Amino acid sequence: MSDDVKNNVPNGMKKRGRPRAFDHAGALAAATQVFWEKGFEGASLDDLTGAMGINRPSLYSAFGDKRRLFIDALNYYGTHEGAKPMLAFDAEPDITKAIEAFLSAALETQMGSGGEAYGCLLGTCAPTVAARVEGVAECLEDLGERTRHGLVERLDAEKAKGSLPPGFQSGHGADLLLDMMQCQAHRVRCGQNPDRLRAQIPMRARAVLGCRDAD
Amino acid sequence: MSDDVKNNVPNGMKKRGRPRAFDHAGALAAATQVFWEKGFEGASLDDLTGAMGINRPSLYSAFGDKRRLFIDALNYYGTHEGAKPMLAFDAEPDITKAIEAFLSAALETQMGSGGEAYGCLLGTCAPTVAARVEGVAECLEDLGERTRHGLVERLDAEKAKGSLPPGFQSGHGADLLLDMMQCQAHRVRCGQNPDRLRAQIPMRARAVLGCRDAD
DNA sequence: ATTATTATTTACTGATAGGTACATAAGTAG
DNA sequence: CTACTTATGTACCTATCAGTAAATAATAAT
Repeated sequence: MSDDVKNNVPNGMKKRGRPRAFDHAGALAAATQVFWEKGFEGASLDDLTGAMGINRPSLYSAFGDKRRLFIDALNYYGTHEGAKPMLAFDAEPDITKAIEAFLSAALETQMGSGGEAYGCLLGTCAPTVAARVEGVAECLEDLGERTRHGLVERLDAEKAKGSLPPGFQSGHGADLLLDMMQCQAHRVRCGQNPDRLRAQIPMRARAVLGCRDAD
Repeated sequence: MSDDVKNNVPNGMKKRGRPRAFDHAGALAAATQVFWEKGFEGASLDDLTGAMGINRPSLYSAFGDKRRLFIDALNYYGTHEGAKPMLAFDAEPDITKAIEAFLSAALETQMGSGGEAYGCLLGTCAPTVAARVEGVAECLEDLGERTRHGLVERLDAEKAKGSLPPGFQSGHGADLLLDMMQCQAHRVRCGQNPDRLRAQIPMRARAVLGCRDAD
């Protein structure tokens, strides 16, 4: 048996064959960016391979095909950029501020790191093809439900704590908050000035907190 | 120069040349439906001409090209299906019921006439290409602003009438209502059960009515 | 060193995309 | 009638689409 020391894998099974020359996660991040900007049909294989820095056969062997790469990109987005609002929400102990932080973080993400203003991959690009590209609707449902669950849990806990009224409807509040995030993305992608959105966040947070039983 | 007799027809103006063999508005309606279902890039010329019942040269001579046809379709949608929520809003004298009627009419439209559930052409398909297809962003801005203006006017009138509190912020309320319509479209297109959306309408109407100054 | 396995590169495939040339048909104008 | 104008149908254009075959390169196993 040959010396495994040079591969830093003493006993384990080192992969056979030629090693991959590109970073899988990095390539996926680049593809996600392209889909975010151009949508599923608008992103060509040349756009994708160009941004990912790989050739077509590498893309196909690593990701399957365009459809599966798109699904991977949705999940990648959902666990990176798309997860930031939830992180901001969890980090804020005051529920009102948490909701505002959720919307603020969403807006920052939607504006991109350099003013690109692509909105939300999950909110705009994916739904356009949800009914025609297999797996997209399920993926959206899954990612949305996950965030919703986190919101509902927190809202219920606040209710138990007494910082929200007993008649507060956590499910409706969570839905409304998710919708408000989605709407920001829509407006941002349509070119609306983010300052206007930013200014409305406190009022919208109050609208979410007003989700209680009718009297 | 020849006299006006050339273009002056005794009994009504008749166009010269072979008359058009298809209905312009009907063809545009068919194209709108295709774009609504498939988006801009997802709708091929074959899809479009097939649904419109015409050949390519007829499409190009009547509508210019795919891009201009898409813009025409956005405006057509905005003044037909897309105008229904506003009509329902205007027809209802009670402001609370008007807001609920607005959202209900939007939901019906988004569900299509036969359960297609394409959401909203303006809310989902158009924004995907807003930054890349010339004229789309302007068209969206224009159509949105028109609806918003109608909402704000009514809300201001209600405020003057006393059926809304003096601190009510009509602009924010209108924005929130438009956003809620857009969110319904998003959820519908993603395959969500419309009954759940229908059930939330009263609560959301109350959220809109709660857009007043903070205390 | 030889073999097996996997990744990369180049070049290519058939299909389809959006758009158009051209001949013909159908009307008006004189 | 002939001339002119506009629309239609067929057939075609070039560019690009998503996807792949085949040769080569780089690693591990023997």
